[in-house]
Amino acid sequence: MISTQNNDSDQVVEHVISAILSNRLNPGVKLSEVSLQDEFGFSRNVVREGFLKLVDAGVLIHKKNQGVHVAVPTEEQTRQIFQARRIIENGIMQILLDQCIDNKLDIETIEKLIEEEEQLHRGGKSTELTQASCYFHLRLAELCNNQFLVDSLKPLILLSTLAASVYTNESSGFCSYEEHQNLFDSIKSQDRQNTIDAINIHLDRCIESLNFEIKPKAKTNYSHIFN
Amino acid sequence: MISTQNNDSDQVVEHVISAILSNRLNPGVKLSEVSLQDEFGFSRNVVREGFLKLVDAGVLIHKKNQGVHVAVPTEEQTRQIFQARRIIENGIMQILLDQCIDNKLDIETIEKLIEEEEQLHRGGKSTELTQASCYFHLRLAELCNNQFLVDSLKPLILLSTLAASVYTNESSGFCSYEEHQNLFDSIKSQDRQNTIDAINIHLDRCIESLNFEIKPKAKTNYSHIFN
DNA sequence: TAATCTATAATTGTTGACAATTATTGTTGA
DNA sequence: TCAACAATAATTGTCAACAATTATAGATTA
Repeated sequence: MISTQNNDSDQVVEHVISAILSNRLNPGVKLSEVSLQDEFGFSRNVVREGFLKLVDAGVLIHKKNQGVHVAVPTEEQTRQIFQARRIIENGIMQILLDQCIDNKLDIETIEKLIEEEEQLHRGGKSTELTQASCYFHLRLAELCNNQFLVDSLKPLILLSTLAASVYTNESSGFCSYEEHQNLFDSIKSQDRQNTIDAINIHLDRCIESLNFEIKPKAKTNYSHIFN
Repeated sequence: MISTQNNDSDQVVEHVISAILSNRLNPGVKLSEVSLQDEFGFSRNVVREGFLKLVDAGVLIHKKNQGVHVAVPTEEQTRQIFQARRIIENGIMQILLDQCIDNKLDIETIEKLIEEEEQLHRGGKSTELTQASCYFHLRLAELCNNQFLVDSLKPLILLSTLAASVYTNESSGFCSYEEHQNLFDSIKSQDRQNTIDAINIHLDRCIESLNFEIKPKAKTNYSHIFN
């Protein structure tokens, strides 16, 4: 479970997550305890605790005496990630459809998200668009009012972003807002088969857009990514 | 990073998980750091780290200055847990079916699990049967060769066990081995609709067997549950 | 120049002490 | 007997110091 802001260490978690989603923090980059300590004024213990949570979620990788690195998903892992996403997000679509049929779907929220993506796309802001795309998927999960679904999906979304960062030359086309629009239209028209097809095609396109021939770059240290 | 001996804190995690699955550790029970430290000889840090992981998974609940307690799922949480399980385990069934069709399903493993459950049932060993039932669901997830699915399902299974412990008078009938047998038969006969029906009926029966009128008991301290 | 080795610096891992908070026990008084 | 309060004990939270390990930079040699 990655979220919640009860603790200082959760702030560390949120900072790292935000940095990953916005492509400021790339796969393989090493995070040292001291650097985050200095940038935010957290104590080392707090930073360690935050790291542990992210390691638990698979977003960071820990090696003994070598600290933590941002995960670099392998091809196999990426396929597993998208297999799991397909399962969970299919379920999410069913729930949203049920909500729509019962007139309980928060349509406005989704419309806003898509509009936001559209503007970012038109403005050519590709990194912000990537972040918004991921957020779209997470937000749909949150609309289900099921914490466990969100908790299951969140690490998968983060790892998808990392995979995209590794296996694309331009991440702009990774997760298209037009397909989000299609998905939303299918939900609104309450067509179950169409909706399921839409999410599956969307996820298939995401993974098909990846080029696994690209080899992960050497690991680098980060320098003042936050702030 | 947080512990060189990641193994040690994972041992703490495993001990707690095993204690929950076998009904030695009940919902609401407080776990103190010192007690586990004494029983296993782990350092306090290691125990804290293990607790943190379990808190992250939602299995333990942490309150500031009051340590950790075993989670007591509410009715609402329990419904969310089973909604999430339905989604994930439906997906697992699809994967196992595909494996079966491709002649890649490890049928022997599943047969052994069911046989084991049958013996425990005949022997009247209800707590062991509960543990075996949960293990059955987890084992099916593992057969999918997808770590992310296992990671998503595992906390849900643990929380299901806790919910059963709270909302039943006798936990024996919670998760029946006959339905596991039915499920397995459906998979083997490669009947997709039957299989999906079987898992959904099974999960529905699980939650229907719960009596949410039962109010959680007062929280107690534990005393030498492990060992 | 490139490679190897060595000394130094930096980072992580571990422990224990102490502060802050909560829980427990014992006492008093009506 | 019971409730309220005070003193004590137990538990958790935090931090800093030190040990262990790894990374870096410099020197040496071919």
